Amino acid sequence: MSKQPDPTRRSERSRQAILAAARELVSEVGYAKLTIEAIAARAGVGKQTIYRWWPSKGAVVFDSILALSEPSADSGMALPDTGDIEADLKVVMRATVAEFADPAFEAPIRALTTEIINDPGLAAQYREKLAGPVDEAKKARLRSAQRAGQIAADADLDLALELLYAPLFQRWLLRSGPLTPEYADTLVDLFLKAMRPPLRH
Amino acid sequence: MSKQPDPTRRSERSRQAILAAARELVSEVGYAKLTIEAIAARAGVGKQTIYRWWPSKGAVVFDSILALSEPSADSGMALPDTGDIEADLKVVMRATVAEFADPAFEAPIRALTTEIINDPGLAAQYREKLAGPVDEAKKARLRSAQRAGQIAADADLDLALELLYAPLFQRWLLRSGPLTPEYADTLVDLFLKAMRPPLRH
Amino acid sequence: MSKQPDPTRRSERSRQAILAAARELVSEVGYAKLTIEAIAARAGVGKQTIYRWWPSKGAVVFDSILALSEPSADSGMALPDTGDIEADLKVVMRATVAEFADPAFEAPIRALTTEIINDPGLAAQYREKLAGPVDEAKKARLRSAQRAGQIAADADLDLALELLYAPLFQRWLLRSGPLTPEYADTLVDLFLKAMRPPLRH
Amino acid sequence: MSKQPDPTRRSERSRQAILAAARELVSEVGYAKLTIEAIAARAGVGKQTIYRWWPSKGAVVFDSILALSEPSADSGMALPDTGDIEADLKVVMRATVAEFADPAFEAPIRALTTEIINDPGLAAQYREKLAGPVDEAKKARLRSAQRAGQIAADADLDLALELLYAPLFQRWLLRSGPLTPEYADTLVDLFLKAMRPPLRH
DNA sequence: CACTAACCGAGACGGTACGTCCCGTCTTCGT
DNA sequence: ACGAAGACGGGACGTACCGTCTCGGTTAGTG
Repeated sequence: MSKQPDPTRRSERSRQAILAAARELVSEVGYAKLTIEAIAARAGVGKQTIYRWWPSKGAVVFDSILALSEPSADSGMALPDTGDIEADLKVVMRATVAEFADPAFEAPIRALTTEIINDPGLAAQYREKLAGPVDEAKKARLRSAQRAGQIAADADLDLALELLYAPLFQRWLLRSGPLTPEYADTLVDLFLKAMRPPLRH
Repeated sequence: MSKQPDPTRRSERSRQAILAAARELVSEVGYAKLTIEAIAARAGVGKQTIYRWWPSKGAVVFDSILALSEPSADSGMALPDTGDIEADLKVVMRATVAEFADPAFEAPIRALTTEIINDPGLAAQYREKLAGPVDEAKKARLRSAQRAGQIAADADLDLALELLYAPLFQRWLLRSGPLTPEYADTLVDLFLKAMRPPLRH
Repeated sequence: MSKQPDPTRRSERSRQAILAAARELVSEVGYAKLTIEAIAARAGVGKQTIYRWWPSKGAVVFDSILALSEPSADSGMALPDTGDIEADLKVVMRATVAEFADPAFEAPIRALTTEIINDPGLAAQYREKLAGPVDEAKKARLRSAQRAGQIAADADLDLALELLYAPLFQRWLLRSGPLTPEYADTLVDLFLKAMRPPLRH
Repeated sequence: MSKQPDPTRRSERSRQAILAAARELVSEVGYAKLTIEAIAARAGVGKQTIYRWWPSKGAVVFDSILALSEPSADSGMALPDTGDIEADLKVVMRATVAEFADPAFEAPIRALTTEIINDPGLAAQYREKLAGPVDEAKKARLRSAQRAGQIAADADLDLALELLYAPLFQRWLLRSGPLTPEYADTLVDLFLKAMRPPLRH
């Protein structure tokens, strides 16, 4: 029977200030050195106001990143579909490479990933709120390619996404190699070779 | 000009006690709640003895895992080579799946990965000391398959390893799906399809 | 521009617990072995609560002794005045001798003195808060004696107090000789001889 | 049956270096912040060499001050005796005032006093080695004055020294007033008044 | 239109851990 | 064998944050 705060009373001004402060501080000092006290101070907010609405530091950071992505999530979120799956995937993969190289994205995403690894709850939220919609858009494009006979009709699309993106993600996460547009292209080529439909005689 | 301790005077007894304590505590309380003080107390050691030889909590944990792997690293570290690359890879991949499922391995590896993500220095050490030897063994097996004409002779083997392992690693790291022997097999199948040498007429 | 804590929010309960713990611990282990950590633990208080309100160990001990004296300071604080300055001073000096011999007083006062010697700031506080009122009372009695023609009318009373008390204080502080009632009497006799008014014809 | 070090093997060079380092450091950082490690480092000596020959920090500092006084202690150590006790004492007292005002003397003496207060063993050593000879010289001068009928023949000379010096010492120790040549003179005047022999008719 | 309940900023509180300093002991090596 | 060097187990330091807990002071919505 614990006391739940009343969301209708919540100060939107404070919420925005907290998320903005969290975003800034993650970029400035990194996730590990980020503290609730610093967020509260930067946001001009009492600590209690943070503890009232978020259960953990990770949750705040997660929301702060989520808040960035939401506006674009409302809009279409569809991948290009020119009919040429290879060209379309290369465009998308090269864009992903560019995103990972952008320092403004890198710090928060790395922070978020760190937290997700050790918090299954956040991981679930991540898949639902952030990865989910994006993955759906990607799978929609692959389904279109299946219909066009460009990739195997019976392919497991979740697995397909892993095959395509996991090498890129791992190389970035562990810094185990350079992320270049050529690398993106090569991954697409290998992916298509693996997913190619069986030959008809 | 800074003062470095003299490694020849180092107490091997203390070193072992610290690494053992770190290993135990990571399993017991998890990496995030692991503290230097707890390691020192468990090891019966002064905190300064830890700070003297390791720059960070991450470095201690890294060494504690490294110490586990070293004995086996001395021995052969060769993968099975029956001539059947598909069968051999499936054995290895299934073993990897099993390893990731073992809670005794999972906790420290997850801890290590967390640390590696945010510490490029540790990441480099990881690649050199832990991943390196293993990857070399795997690439040796793939080279053997190249000689046997089972995979493309001009394939980039680092990339090949990423294609084969990254999906598995990512699924485990982000808990984005079940790790089963069948999954391991499927990855091998897709991998071989992608790496297959071009047909000669 | 530095951040001061707000005294109105101060916890009186904690303040009392800290002063009591400090008093007890000085008696138990002595001033040199007294630690802030032990005071905090005994008082059931966070260390920060001590550091927030006191600048040093010495200041805490000082306050803990001050707190003891304050209640009596409110009351009269007047010395006996029977008209016989010799008898009155001997009573007071013998009382001082007895006080110095009481182990319950000795430890904290010795601690306090140690700290005062090396901290001019504390020394000033000591004179204002502790020694000051007592000295005033003593000087009041001497002034009465001046009016009665028992000691020189033009005598410097601060100097007079030094002449009377310093030998006693020094013998106690340096343990350079026994503190007996007879010693007290002798000091009064010498003091009166030195302060006697000049003879009239 | 603990192992005693053999004094014949003792390195005089190290002993001197340690005492010099202690003297310097007391002046530089004060007694409270003085550490054995700093003394050892400054002296270019192992810590064990200090622990082998001295039981405590206080003992080292005591010896370091003692070493300064010893050369002069060997020589005469007699006070001036012009036959005029008042003039002679004023010279000596004014010299003491000047000594206390000298910062080079002040720091170590204050440190020494601090230690003596809390260590009865050191106090005894102090009286024997340092204060003793000086006091003897002073008492010799007073005895001469007794013979000359300038002070009471039956006066307790230890008490006399306290009466004369304690006010000065206390004022310096507690910083309770200015130390001036006039103050020294006044003390001598009062002292002589108190010690004056009884009138003969 | 007062009343009152909630959120809010602020920040003191009991704690835990930090990374550092120094203690006094012990060990190694060089002279 | 002593001395320099310094690693060791240990204890305390003073600081940074944790998450909880009052404090007034707004700020709604209700009676």
